[in-house]
Amino acid sequence: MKESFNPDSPPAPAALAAKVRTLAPSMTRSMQRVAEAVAHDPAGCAALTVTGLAELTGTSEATVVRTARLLGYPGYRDLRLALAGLAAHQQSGRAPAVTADIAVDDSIADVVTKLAYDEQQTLADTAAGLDTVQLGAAVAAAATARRIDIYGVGASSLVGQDLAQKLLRIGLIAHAHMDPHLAVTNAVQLRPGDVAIAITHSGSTGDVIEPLRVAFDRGATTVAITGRPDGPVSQYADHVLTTSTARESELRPAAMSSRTSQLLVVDCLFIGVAQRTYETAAPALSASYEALAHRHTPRSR
Amino acid sequence: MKESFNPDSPPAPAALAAKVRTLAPSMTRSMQRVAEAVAHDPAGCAALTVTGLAELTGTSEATVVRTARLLGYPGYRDLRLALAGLAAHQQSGRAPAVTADIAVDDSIADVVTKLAYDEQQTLADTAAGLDTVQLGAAVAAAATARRIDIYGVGASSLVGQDLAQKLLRIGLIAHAHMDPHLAVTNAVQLRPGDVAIAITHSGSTGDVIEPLRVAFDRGATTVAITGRPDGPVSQYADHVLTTSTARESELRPAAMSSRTSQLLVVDCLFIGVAQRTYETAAPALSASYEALAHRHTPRSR
DNA sequence: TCACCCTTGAAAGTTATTTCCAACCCCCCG
DNA sequence: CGGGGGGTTGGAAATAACTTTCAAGGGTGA
Repeated sequence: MKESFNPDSPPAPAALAAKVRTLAPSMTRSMQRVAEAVAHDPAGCAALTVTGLAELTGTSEATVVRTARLLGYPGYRDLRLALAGLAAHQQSGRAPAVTADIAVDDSIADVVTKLAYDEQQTLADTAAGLDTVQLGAAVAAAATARRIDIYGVGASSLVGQDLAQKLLRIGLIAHAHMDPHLAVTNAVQLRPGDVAIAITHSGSTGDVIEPLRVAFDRGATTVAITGRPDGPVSQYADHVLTTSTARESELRPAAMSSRTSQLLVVDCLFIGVAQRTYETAAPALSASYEALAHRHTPRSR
Repeated sequence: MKESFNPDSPPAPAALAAKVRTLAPSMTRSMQRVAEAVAHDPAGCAALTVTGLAELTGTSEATVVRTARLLGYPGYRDLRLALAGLAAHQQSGRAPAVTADIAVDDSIADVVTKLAYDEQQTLADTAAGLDTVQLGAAVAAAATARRIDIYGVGASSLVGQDLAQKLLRIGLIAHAHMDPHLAVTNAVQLRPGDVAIAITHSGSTGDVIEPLRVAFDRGATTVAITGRPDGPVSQYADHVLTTSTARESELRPAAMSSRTSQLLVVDCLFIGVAQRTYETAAPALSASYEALAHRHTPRSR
């Protein structure tokens, strides 16, 4: 995906709420109202005509259609159909008990429950929203890459390190760059056949975009892992992997759920690569286990 | 039969095939053809317009609409909507063999699904197994600590860094030590009122136990986050937080699920602390957001 | 402050659905 | 065996729904 601006070609089947959250920031005010209504009450909206939904949201038919388009459907008709499916779907699924936000006065037990639930939700959203074609392409590129450079700052830096650690373990040459300057310096060394991976939730982190741009210009295969597939970072990404944008609260910064989402994507990427390099990956993995063994003191049984 | 005849008021939700069988005898030949098509392939029919379905069944639009009426819907539009719901429903009913291990020849899509499921399972397990009393005690200690030192190596090091990053953000003095030697050196500085947190999945990582032991001896409050609460690390821990030990496979090393589990625990710890230091945490959080704002390039709308 | 571009809804245009109606077919009665 | 009669059918008109176009409004940066 180089210059294309359409987030995804196939209309999503069920990951609607996730998609709404992901795309919401790139929507105009009116469209956000429509998207919100749709996400809030899929079943109710499925019962409405274009005109009805337009009136409900205080917008026009045109805006409703535009929103449907943005969500990946050819028109409102198809969105409505998907909505009906979604409604039936969630009706069958039992009522989720924990929907409330985490509050300041929640008990510890509540925090654990809600947090675990939120994270699970984030995982489900991410899995549903992940474009497996893009992922497959990224995997293929990484599996045969001469070297893999990974860029991430702040919380995303840890995700990058995690990926680098694992790729190193299966014998690939991977490096997570935390210093933006060194990242750029190193990116210059890349060439076709190499892979550069940028991790940024916002999709607009300059310190991460810059090295990716350089890598892109040098002809390396570039991958962006971002929650904003429409952000600037995608400009320089051959493959864009979208992480989910979960609702955040005051106590639960976005970094928390984006990290979960990013880790899932990164893990999928890793396993994909491990599959494709199984011959070398498997022995490398067990070798690294053995190397660590003496670092563990005997168990007190 | 008059055009306005309506067999029953509530449009059936899902029992469509049954209704078709029940009503089939009372249908005319053409209508039976339509009903049969609908019952045979709900999903396919949902994708068709009146005209399309009429052509498919070799009948006319009028007949299709009549059939929809007979089945209890106001018109074809509504039948189609119900059909879409039904299709989604039975698609989800198709139980994905998600419990199976991730295999070398799994498709990318399978990997994503299975991995997300496994992670969700890990989260549920962790939440269920977490001792909220111990967690509460750890939170209380951390919230009032003069300084917080965190020890972790390997994959756990990233979790430690994550925790340190977040605690720093809300104005606490936290440091994640990655170098075992420096960790010990620093642990010597600890005293009562300080908190030391060791993160080790195996519970027997010497490089992590050693600094914790020192901290423990110095009188600091010590916390262990481990998957083996019976391991050596617990010896020197005032509070033990247990992470779950999910099944691992050849392609999915233990590090992956233990990391998920550790992160949940660490997040719970963080939110607990944030709750207890809300007065200072909230402003500190928003301040850190603003400080980063200029690092993001403007959005491409 | 002005020019520009993005956003928006009204209205026109297109497609889908529903209604109407005449032709047809089948069955039964004469 | 032939001629009604009632039910069945599809063509076509009418309506409703959806999509596209376009010009006015509003915000933003120079």
